[in-house]
Amino acid sequence: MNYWLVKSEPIKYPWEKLVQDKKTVWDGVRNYQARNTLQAMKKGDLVLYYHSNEGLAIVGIAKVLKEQFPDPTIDDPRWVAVELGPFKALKKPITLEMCRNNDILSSMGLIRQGRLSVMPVTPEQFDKVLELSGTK
DNA sequence: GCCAACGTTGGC
DNA sequence: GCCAACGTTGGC
Repeated sequence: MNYWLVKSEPIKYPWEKLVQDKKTVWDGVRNYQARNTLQAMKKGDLVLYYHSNEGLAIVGIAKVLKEQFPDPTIDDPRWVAVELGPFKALKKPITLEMCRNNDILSSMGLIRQGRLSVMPVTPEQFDKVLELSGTK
């Protein structure tokens, strides 16, 4: 099992909407690094769900429902999408600031590469997020 | 709303 | 293949 993190602006698609919808197509990614990460996602992998711009916190855990397929929003085979569903909400959000101040979490792409919207997370980092949020 | 970071584009 | 210009993202 692998772990990942995706960013979403709450104005566009908040965690609560994912919970309501039960599933969503994660499309529109137009960055090769993020695309490569999408392609590596396997069904059943868990994905930390981060709210950017507003909230600035990891608020939930999503699950990969469907592995990569061509992005339906563009007629270009270079870009792919996956399907995500809600897995579990965090009891307490883990803010960007908490990540920055934590030895294990500060090495995440979230901190080091601010503009990346899809990135891998190590099992250690994933565990730490659950532990700090009281979700474990 | 500003600005830093950084990826992409296009001229040479 | 380099690099300047430009666009986008996202924190503040």
